[in-house]
Amino acid sequence: AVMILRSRFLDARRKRRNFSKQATEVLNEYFYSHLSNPYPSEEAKEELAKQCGITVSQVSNWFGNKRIRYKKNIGKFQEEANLYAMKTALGARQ
Amino acid sequence: TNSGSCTSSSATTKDGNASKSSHSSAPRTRKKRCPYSKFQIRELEREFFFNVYINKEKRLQLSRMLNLTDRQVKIWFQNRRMKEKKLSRDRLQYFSGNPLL
DNA sequence: GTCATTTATCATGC
DNA sequence: GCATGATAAATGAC
Repeated sequence: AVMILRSRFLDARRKRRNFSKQATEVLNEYFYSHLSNPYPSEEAKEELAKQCGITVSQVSNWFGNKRIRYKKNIGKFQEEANLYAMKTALGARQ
Repeated sequence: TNSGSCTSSSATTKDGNASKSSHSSAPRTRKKRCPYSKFQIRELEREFFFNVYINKEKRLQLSRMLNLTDRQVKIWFQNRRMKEKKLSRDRLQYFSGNPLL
């Protein structure tokens, strides 16, 4: 029984599952609205994790990957950046 | 399964000259990350099992045996301790909201 | 020493 | 076939 749970735990760590669309939405909104300093504090990470239904570690992973991949190819994310810039602009208007 | 690229020498070109004088530059190229071999990992893990904190003597000995620098072994143990801590956190969280089906 | 991070690599999803 | 999340070396702040 314990063995089963242990192996299940190990599997759960290695198997990758994409985050939900809503979770990615929340993370991207924060990222692009803090593009000049995309480093959320520990408290902000906890809040994001709560909103997204993921762990704080997963939030850290996401921002780590996002920062490096954005920096490495800004052009590829330009459309996405504009999209979220527009989104936050519209949100702030109401 | 892995050999040929990172093993052996490699490591830095920072030796020799330097120290001071030669002004400016020194953009110190960040050392490229090179995954360790299965053998290296096994030996490091074996030592980690006995001592989470490795002393200087064993560190030098291990580094020679595995053809790694003293610094690399030190860093490996630091990262390994962090990994252990994260594993504990994840375990706790994983089995917490779990009625042990 | 810890610890957040950068970067490359690994493993998987689709 | 790349996109994406997680992990493994390496650096730097403290």
